[in-house]
Amino acid sequence: MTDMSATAERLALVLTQAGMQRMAARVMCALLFCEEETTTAPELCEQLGASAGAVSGALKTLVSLRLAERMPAPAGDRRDHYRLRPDGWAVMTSSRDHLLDTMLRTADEGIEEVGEDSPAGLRLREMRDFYAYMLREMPALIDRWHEQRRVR
Amino acid sequence: MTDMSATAERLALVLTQAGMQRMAARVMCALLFCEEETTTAPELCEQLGASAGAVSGALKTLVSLRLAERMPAPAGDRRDHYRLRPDGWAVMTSSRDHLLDTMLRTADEGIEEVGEDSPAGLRLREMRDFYAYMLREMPALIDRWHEQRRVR
DNA sequence: GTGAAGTTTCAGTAATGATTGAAGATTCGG
DNA sequence: CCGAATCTTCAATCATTACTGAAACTTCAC
Repeated sequence: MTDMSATAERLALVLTQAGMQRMAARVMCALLFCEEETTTAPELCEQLGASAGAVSGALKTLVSLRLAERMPAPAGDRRDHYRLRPDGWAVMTSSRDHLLDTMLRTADEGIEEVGEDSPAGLRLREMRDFYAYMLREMPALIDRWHEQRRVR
Repeated sequence: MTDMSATAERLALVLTQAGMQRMAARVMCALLFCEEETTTAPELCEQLGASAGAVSGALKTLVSLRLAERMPAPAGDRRDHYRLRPDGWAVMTSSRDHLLDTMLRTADEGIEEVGEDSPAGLRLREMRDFYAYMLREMPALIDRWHEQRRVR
C-alpha cells in the first residue's frame, strides 16, 4: 500500500482543524500531492487506506465545492479520473463570501430585534459594518489575484 | 429561565459550522445579544441552559482568542464580568492569518519534497503563490478597516 | 483565619459525526 | 442485451468531541 506523504497528511490535518471534513481534506491532499495529472478513486482508496464509500463521499463533496473536478476518462479505462481544480485555493477562500453575507444579514436581523441604540444594538452595528466592509473587499481581492495570475 | 433569542442561536450555529466550538459560539452570541454592557458567568449559564463548567471553558477559549475580555467587577459584586471586545470580528478574521502562513509553509515543504516541475510541484506552486498573495493582502485589508473605523 | 460565593478542573457519560461494508445502481465492452 | 467492473447509497458501528456534575481551588467579606 502506497501511503500519502507525511507532509500531505499534515496538511490534511490543518484543513480539518480549519473546518473541512476529515476525509474530504485527506482526499484533497492526495490529489494535490499525486504524481500524475489525475487520480482514480481506487488509487485514492489504496493511498489513504479508506473504503470506496468514504472516498466516493469525499469526492462528491470536493466536486460540489468546486475544489476538484471529474475528468473525461482516457480511452480504455472505465474508472473515473479526478484532479484538483487549478483555482481551487481561490475557490476555497471565496466560498467564505456567502458566510460573510450570512453574518451581515444576521446582524441586520438582530438590529431589527433590539433597536439601533441599545447596548446590543451598538455591538450588532459594529458587526454589521465589519461584515459589510469584508463583503465589499474580499471579492475584489480575489479578482485581483485572478487578474495577476492571468498576466503571468 | 431566560433563553437567548432565536436569531442569536442561529448565529451560533453558523459560527459552529464555520469551525468554532459549539459552546464558545453560543457564549459569544449571548454576549453579543445581551442587553447590558457586561454579563456574568451565572447569567450565561441560565440563558444557555448550560453548566458552569461548560461556560467557564468557553469563556476561557473566547478570552484566549481575544474575542471577549474580562472586565473589572463593579464594587460589591464578586462575580466576574465579561463582554465582547469591540474589535472581535476583525480579530476573528485576522486569526486566519496564521493559517495562511501554515498553508504557505506547507506548500514550500511539499515543493522541497517533489521538486518544482513535477505535476505535484506545479500544483504546489499554484498553492504557494496564492497563499503568499493572501498573506500579503489580508493584514493590509484589516488595517484599512481599523483606519476607516478610527476616523468615523 | 473562617466560611460563603464563585470559578475551574477533570473523569465519566452523552451526543455527534465519520467510516465501514454490503447491497443496489450504473456504465460500458463484448 | 448480458456480465463484469466501478461507483454510490445507506444502515450499523466505531471514534471523536463536547457536556455534565462533583470536587478542588480561589477570592473576598467579615
